[in-house]
Amino acid sequence: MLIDEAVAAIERGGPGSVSLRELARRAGVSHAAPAHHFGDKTGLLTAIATEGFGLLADALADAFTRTGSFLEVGVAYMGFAVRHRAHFDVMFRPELLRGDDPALREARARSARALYGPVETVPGGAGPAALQAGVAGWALVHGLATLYLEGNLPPQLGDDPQQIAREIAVHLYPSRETPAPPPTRRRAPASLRPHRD
Amino acid sequence: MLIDEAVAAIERGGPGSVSLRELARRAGVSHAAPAHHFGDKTGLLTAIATEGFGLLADALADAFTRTGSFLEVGVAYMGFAVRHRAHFDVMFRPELLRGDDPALREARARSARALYGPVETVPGGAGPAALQAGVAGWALVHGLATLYLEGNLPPQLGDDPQQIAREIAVHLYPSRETPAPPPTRRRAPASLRPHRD
DNA sequence: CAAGGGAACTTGTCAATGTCTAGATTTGGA
DNA sequence: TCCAAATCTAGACATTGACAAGTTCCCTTG
Repeated sequence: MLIDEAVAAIERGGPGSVSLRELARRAGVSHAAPAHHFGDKTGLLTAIATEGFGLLADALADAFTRTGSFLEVGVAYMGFAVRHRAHFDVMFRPELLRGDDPALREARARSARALYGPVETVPGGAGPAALQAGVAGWALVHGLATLYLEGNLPPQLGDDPQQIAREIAVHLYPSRETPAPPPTRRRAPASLRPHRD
Repeated sequence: MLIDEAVAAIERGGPGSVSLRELARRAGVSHAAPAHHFGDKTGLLTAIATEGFGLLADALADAFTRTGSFLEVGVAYMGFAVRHRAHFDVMFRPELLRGDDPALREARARSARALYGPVETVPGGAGPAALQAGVAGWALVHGLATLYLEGNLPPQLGDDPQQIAREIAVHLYPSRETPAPPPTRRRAPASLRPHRD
């Protein structure tokens, strides 16, 4: 599909490196065919972001139902960012997206529910303090993911992004959860390591 | 100066919206003059990022010598991101920069020292735990800044970015520091509120 | 079965941009 | 004064996003 080609291109060189004409060339269609489907380059990126928010919502919800752990939701956030780097690179860049697209809004809302939902399950998880706690967790893991993808984390942390997320995110509320201690620092599979820049 | 025009353009429409020819037009010079100075569009953005890392290092060091508070360094980080949004938008985008530029590397290192330095002043601030603590703080405030700039934070948090940073960042190590309680939630000056997207 | 309407796509075109090359002009120091 | 480097100009080229108009094909509807 066209979106998959675009995702692959973004994975290689970032959102700026995707060209509608290049995509058309690869797909063997005329230079204006992509624009016909998505209306616009912005439309194409919006479709990718929408897909990304859907995948993210799934990953977060799955992590919570599987482990019941707030911390593991954060770990899943990091896992998503690394596994779907192209989507992640586009999702939080408003100037590249059509922000009022209904599908995008809905996917984003779904992913926000999957993120904030777990916070509200803990006792007293409705007041402003709980909101702040949720934002703190989100900001921590979001920042960690972007810094990791850009290669800005100190190498002493190792190269397994999910383990990094576990070890760092536990500094929020250290009393509430204890990190699963890694039996031995294992090397992450190559598919989870950054390769760009 | 050319850089200032470029910064203004980025402030309006993001790094993608800056055009060497448009800058030349505004400066009243020929269309190829900017490229002559910076060699490249990448070179121009690299110069901006270098300037940004210098400003950031200054802001962080100043905050720490002024308050001695680790938390206030984070607040200063947020303040920098909002006040120098254009710089911030470029600094952490490796695909737009010439990563091996010596000036850039040095400015980045200086700003890293300003960020990690305060961590090492606390007792026992040398081991891997201190490194993790520093990364946690950085990730939290970095994620918070990017989310704020993109308009992704829930509006209930108010619209004073620095106060938001204080209230959220204190969730790290709540025992070690207590936030300066705001006498009354004041409205941030317009210059500190996001306006793009 | 025929008409028609719309979706998918093509072809052609335009303005804009980044980059390259070659030349001109200015400037500062030996 | 002279020369060389820095600064800038002018022109050209390939590429891109966007737009407009036309074409082909299929599915529905009368």
